[in-house]
Amino acid sequence: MQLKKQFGKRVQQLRHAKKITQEELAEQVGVSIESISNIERGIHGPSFDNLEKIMTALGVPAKKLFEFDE
Amino acid sequence: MQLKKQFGKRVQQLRHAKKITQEELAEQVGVSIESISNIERGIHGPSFDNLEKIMTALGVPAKKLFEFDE
DNA sequence: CCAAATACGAAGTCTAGCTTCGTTAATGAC
DNA sequence: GTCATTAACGAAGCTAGACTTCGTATTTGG
Repeated sequence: MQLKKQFGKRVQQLRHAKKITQEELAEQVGVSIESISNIERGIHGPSFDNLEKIMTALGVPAKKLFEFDE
Repeated sequence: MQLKKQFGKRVQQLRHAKKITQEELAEQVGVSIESISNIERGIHGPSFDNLEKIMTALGVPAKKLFEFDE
């Protein structure tokens, strides 16, 4: 509930840091751009398999995706 | 692929540290004992909603669940 | 040895992650 | 102030995989 939103914001932060678009991230992860949009807005979280691909695409270990600065 | 196994082992570590059984964890998360068993063995990962409940049940922040040693 | 805890298979259910289509609204470059 | 790119958002349907139940090993610790 809370977690999906925090996670989404974190993905967006790291994506901006990497200076890539949602579309580019979507391609690398292998999902649609809408799915990335939904993840970043906290509509839904990624599957575990896609979580792993997001890590790889953003070039960060899993724990970095769950480090929220409040 | 890799992530689910690492995550499963981490859950087991933290569950042992809390000295609770799979059954007790299952109750608190609201899933069956087999589901916890499958998660710990890396058969499948939890949904994002259940990930949040696992955090709560184990009393750790999300990032702790993704801190794998070595 | 015994009991509790966990692993494991198979087979089926169901949720939520994901898709496509379509529209609107920011953002920013020129 | 227009144009193109990026991203937000809805709705409606599909589908993978998360989850269940049943049943039987196997492991662990007392």
